[in-house]
Amino acid sequence: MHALEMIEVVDAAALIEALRSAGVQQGDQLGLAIADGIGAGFATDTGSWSMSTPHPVPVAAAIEDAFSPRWTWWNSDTAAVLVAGGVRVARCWDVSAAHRMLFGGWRSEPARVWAALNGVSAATIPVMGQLDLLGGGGDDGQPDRPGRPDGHLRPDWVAGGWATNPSHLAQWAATACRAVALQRSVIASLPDPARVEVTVRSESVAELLCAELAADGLPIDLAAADEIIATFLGPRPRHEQDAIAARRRRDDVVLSLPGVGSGTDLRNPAHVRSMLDRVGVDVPDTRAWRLEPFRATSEVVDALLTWRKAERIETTFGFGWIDKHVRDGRLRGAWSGSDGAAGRMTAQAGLHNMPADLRGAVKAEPGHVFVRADLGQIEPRVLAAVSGDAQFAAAAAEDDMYAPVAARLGVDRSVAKIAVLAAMYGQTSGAAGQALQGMDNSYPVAMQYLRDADEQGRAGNDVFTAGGRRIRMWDFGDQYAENPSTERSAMAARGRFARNAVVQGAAAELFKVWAVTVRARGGALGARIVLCLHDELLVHVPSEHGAAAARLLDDCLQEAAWRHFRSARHTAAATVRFVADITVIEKWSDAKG
DNA sequence: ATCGTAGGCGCC
DNA sequence: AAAGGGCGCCTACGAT
Repeated sequence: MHALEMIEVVDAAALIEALRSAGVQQGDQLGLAIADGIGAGFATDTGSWSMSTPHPVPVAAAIEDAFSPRWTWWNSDTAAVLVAGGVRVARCWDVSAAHRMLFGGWRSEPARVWAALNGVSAATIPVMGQLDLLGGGGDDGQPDRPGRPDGHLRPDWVAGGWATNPSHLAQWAATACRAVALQRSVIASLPDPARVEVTVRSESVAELLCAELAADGLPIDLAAADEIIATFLGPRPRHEQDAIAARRRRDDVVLSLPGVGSGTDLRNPAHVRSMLDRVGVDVPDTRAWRLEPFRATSEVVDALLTWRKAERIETTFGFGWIDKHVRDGRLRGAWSGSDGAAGRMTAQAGLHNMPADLRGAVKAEPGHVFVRADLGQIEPRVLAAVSGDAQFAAAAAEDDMYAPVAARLGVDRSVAKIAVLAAMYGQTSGAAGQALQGMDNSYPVAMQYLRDADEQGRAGNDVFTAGGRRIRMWDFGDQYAENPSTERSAMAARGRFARNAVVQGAAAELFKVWAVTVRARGGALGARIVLCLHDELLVHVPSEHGAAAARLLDDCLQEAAWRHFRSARHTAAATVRFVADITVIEKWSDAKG
């Protein structure tokens, strides 16, 4: 083991300086350890050091692990501070991310985490300024200790008291380490602890990746962006008056059509609906998919849908969007490692819902290329793996999984695809209904896996992804619960949600293992992930390493699949084939061809 | 003024 | 008989 230097205070600037002066490079493996749960010590192969300064961040100590020592912290705020300072550590245990996995839901601040680990209700978490005026025996512990006898953290510590002096910092760090120990004991009580712990680790590093994505941003060619936007809105307006005039011109195209009426507010769905009624188009709502059939026969509908498209660009993905989120040629937004539902990554600033039309503006910087890789048919393959359905897993041997499914069901490929998706989404109507019977006969194990999740969801019970994420059901479907007559709808909604979540969530887990593997292995090539899109990675890499990075992405996928599914209960899971479409490109829009 | 909801639409 | 999952972000609107 490495040399160990005890420290009392850890702060970002000093940490970064210390890491640099110790010769640590970005991506280096940092060997870390904790001594006696008090204070934090760390070292690298190149030397050890200590530090002390007044500006703290919630860096906890590190846990000792013979195979993979890693940083430990309460949440990714710490990672963000380190990344901002140019330091990227290899591994971490993110207490917040682990909490969301083990307990479900989205909220995971220290007070909530600590309460859960101590078996006390989050509803009783004390708040700042709450005084026990009635003298009812409120024992809030000792001011110089973060924990209270009742299992809660002291609110003054949570609100910033942890950072007031070196002793508090050390205790706060030690408390994070204690939280990890408690989380690991929770994990140890689960059916497959090794599996869950591995997932917690990849989910933790995914948070680290999120901090890096937020800092790095997505390369954007500003001129190209303006050009594309202009095809919808006209040239970039010079002033506010310009913008207003352009907007009026767009509105007038629709408003001047016969029967529309200049008083119609195109941005008010109720107005639009009655206007459509006047021109002979009777629809329950004005969604695009509902209006599309009328497009060929109604000039008004056609103009309205064209207007809607431009309006979407104007309001959400237009010049204002570029101006707000692009700096130094990079589009930046906040990232979250897992949503509150099934655990997919989320991103703000439009990074996850940028219209396909604008992808031509996503352009590699000079001397660089993108390597884009998207997983093929990830959800059915994951279903095969997590359910252990040998027949379904065998279908995954093909590049196109739907072909053998179609052959087995005796239906067209398009019907087979609909049937598979319908089973995973909980849809049983229409054309899918027929083929679903065939699915039940041909792939009973996979279908039973989905049915089990559905039944648990209907009953209001939590379900779990293969990696061990708890999917909370109790706060889902409330919108129906008020009315007893819609309880059936609520149950059905929970069933569909649960059915989909066990697949979508497991896919998200595999995706993140893949992503963090690419992150770990890509450093030597100068490869940086710049976008994660549920089943797609966009990697920015020096041009001369494009081909090598493409190979790396596939290698990492195979490694990720092996890591994630090797300990599965069913041997079938380990044999499921995962495929990625990988291309080296200069613009994101070059991808599909 | 600020907030939450609904309708709507973008992506997977 | 019918029953499609997730997210972010925009506008209008009603409630506070």
